[in-house]
Amino acid sequence: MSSDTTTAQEALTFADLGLSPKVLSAVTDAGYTEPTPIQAGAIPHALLGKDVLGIAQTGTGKTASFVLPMLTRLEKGRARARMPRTLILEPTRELAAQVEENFVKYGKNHKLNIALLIGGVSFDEQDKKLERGADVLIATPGRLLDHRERGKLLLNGVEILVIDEADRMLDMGFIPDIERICEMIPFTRQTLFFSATMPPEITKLTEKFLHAPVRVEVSKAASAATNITQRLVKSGSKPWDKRETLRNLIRAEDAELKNAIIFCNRKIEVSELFRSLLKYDFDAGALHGDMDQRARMQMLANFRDGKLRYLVASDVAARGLDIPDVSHVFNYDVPIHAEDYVHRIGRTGRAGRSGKSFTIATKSDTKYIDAIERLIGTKIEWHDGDLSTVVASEGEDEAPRRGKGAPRRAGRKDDSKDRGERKPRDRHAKRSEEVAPEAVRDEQPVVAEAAVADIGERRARKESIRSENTERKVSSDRNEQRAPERGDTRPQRDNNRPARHRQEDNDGTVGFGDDMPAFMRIVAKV
DNA sequence: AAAAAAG
Repeated sequence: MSSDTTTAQEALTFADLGLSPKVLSAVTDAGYTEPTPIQAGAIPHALLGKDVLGIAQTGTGKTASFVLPMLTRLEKGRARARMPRTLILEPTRELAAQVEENFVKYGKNHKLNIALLIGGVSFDEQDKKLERGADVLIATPGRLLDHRERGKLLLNGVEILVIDEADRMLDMGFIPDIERICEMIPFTRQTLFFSATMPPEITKLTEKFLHAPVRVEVSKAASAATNITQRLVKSGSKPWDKRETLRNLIRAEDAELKNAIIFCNRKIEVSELFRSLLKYDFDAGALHGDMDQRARMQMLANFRDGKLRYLVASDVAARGLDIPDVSHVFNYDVPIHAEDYVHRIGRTGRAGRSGKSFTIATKSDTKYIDAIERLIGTKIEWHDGDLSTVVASEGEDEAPRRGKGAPRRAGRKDDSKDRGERKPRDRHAKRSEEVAPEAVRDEQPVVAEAAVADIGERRARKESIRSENTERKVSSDRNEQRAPERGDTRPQRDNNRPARHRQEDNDGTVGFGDDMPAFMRIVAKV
């Protein structure tokens, strides 16, 4: 008992917080006895009806810190049609769905009507639930406003308002929507406000919409046990180089790797990398915001349940999603904004476990790496030599490095306008090693049957895939135009929706300012 | 150089 920093406070149990018996029994059934710091700090105040400003990372038990007191307070009274009693705003659909799951789990002894209003699914069922009278309304801002404009929703009966992940809402340009929504709700309400960081815009928002809030800040305590080993991994800059680097990395980590999220910067890369990994027999799923909503949910569920070992994702998965026990995070791309790096690697090393993160870096990434290292205040160690030792491919043109004798294309200017055709470069890549996405899907079952034992066998199979692929080329090109299917990971929406108002950063604050999450201070010792 | 959220 030397460096043990445990204090008497931590002996606190849920029973000490003032929660109702119904809620307590559900918490006990879920296997919890001791509240996390944010729960211990926020729940008593929330139960007294006070406004709460919670500053906490995800993975700190933040969701239960508002769900549990809300359930207790909801035991008195009942909802009227189209007039929800409580409203929880979430930045993404997945987060909203996750909060709903928490209400179901901890509200199992209650008879509450819960309505989830998110985009990507039909209005009908949501309308019915509103009509029936919702005790708990969980929503993303767009769909909520949509319902309101259609006259299906009155917000003047809301007693408790929760704004979750406020800093992320800011990043996503939701703040004007949030302000609009706040103004629709009577000021007699109780407001519970959560944010991982407190940039100036968020502080302004709290000053405007919170009344004498109790401030609960827990980043330090909650992340004290966090331990993430971070490494940079050099790679050539071509897609096939990076994919190969990633595969080698994954194989090398195999023994320690329980499951991993692989982050890409772009949706199209998520889709392409996902198919490539499937082709190489990795047990992968994909997640990005333009996928069909059912596919999104399905992928996430499968990954959570351990049916998928790898999840290739855009930054939709970088924050907030509760995916316990991720052993590894791979950054297939260096994130352009340093804050995103912090959120991505924060998907591992949660709840006191150790985690590993690898960031694949190419020569053109150095300035982003510099920015990340500046933000986290540490140099990140190179996994296997830095970029000066990378096999040169920068000066080379697009000819595939291993595709022996692949003839150079005559007209290689890429004239294919984004959507219809794949780029010529991809066809080259396909010939050497990669495969057109459609063909990958087609042949996936064939590949899956074979046992994957050794590299030699892989090589052999790769050969057969390659030839199979050329045969299939004609038909897969024809398939290019086909309507998207369920489970299709290709981006499906056009990004030509009117751009929403974006909050501009104008005060010169970089990154987290003074509010750098504590877990960033615990980095791999170099 | 991106992603996310309304249809």
